[in-house]
Amino acid sequence: MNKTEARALPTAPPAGSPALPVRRATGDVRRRGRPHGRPQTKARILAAAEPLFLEHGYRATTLRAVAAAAGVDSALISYHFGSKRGLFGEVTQIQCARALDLTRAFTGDRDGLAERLLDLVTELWDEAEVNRLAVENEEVMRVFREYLEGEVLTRLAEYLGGHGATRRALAAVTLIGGLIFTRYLNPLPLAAALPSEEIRRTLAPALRAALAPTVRGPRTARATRPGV
Amino acid sequence: MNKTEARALPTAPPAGSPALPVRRATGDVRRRGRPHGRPQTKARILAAAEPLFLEHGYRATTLRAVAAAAGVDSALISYHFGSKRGLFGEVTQIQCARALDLTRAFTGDRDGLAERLLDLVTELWDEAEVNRLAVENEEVMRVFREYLEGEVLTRLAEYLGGHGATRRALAAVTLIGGLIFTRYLNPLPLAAALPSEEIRRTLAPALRAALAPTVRGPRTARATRPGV
DNA sequence: GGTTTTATTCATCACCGTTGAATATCCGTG
DNA sequence: CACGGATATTCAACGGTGATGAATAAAACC
Repeated sequence: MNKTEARALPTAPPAGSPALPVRRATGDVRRRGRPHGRPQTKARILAAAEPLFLEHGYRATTLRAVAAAAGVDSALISYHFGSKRGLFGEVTQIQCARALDLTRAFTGDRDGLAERLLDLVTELWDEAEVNRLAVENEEVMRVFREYLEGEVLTRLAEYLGGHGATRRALAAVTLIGGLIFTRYLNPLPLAAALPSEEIRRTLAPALRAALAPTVRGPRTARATRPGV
Repeated sequence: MNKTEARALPTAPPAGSPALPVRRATGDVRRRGRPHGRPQTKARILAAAEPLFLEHGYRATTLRAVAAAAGVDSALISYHFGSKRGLFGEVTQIQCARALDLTRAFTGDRDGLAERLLDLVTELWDEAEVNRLAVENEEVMRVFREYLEGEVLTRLAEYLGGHGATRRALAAVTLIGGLIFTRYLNPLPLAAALPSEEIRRTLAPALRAALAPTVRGPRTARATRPGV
């Protein structure tokens, strides 16, 4: 696909003196061995990797391209992060921490919970950049899974309480997961184009119903008791 | 990871006479050039590729392994399918056609639609095998996206009709997409463990609310007019 | 029967992620 | 201060990947 764009390593002139040190564009000569001072290489690699992963995705981002962007040898990535997965893991851990905190929605009255949840999710994910790189990598999927189950579902069930709290939380997580999936991870044009107020209007009834206490008896009326 | 399992190509003895034809385990000698009869090679490749993709996923399935399983040269895959993507595309097209037909849910009365949809989705996906290979490949994600938007959403909006039909269909698609996502594509343990009757019980209220006509005026009653 | 088209094998390509060896600096201990 | 690991870096290579072009043989066509 876009191979030509990400290609930046001419693999060095094969002939000539073999052990001649590479002269970078900046003019400094990279020698073997530990360099002087504290070059903060690990951070530089992370900073170089992040936009590349976001732009081209996991697969199409090569370690050699990251190394070139960071101005270091590609072997340093394996040295510092163990593997390409390891590097990606650290990058996405940064990314995810930014966008996965729903605590704000859990403070407030029970009645506005549905709207608060929807608004917060759209707000956080609209400006998060996890979107691109998420679907293709199973590490991200694992993080997201544990987030949905461990963070959202559990805390929601606690917040709700009462009869069938876990079931109601699961219904809500299904809807919220569906929102994130169809709007960010694998965006349907129609869902991605809607402004967040429209999202709230569209999904609030369903989310309210998901959160509402389930009827116990065989055929009770549809009254929603606010307490439990 | 499981490299040792899928490795089956000793890359041939490098020495010896160079153009000596390879002798297969079956005893037949593969010569160059077009073979006799109609070996149905394309179908054999597809049949060999399907279980490998399902077992090991897209990434870990190598063209050489598929070729070895099919008993042909690996270059034949590029010849017949263009690329690895092309092969994967044909395999998943078969897979998807099996599990993505919701017509059955759209025949019947409007009242039981929610339950019919939920039951059909769980029934189809429980026995479908798209699960494994789905998340990691963007081709599958594209198919799934077009399916959700083009097939489910459009037909649902037609079926519903009336005011805000598209909006209600979008809410339903969000929930159904969330179900497929959290139960099959990236299964949460809790959602995947539930039997389908529980799924119906859990999600039916939310899906009903999503499908229900939205109120027009500032504070109309919650009466559901069946026609429009 | 001769020509073109199609199907196959083989050798090879560029590139990928990873690893081992060589090397140079840092840092703690004497 | 001397010195000896520990650490950080470059370089060269390895095995494996998907793809491609040349050689070749059967089929299909006229």
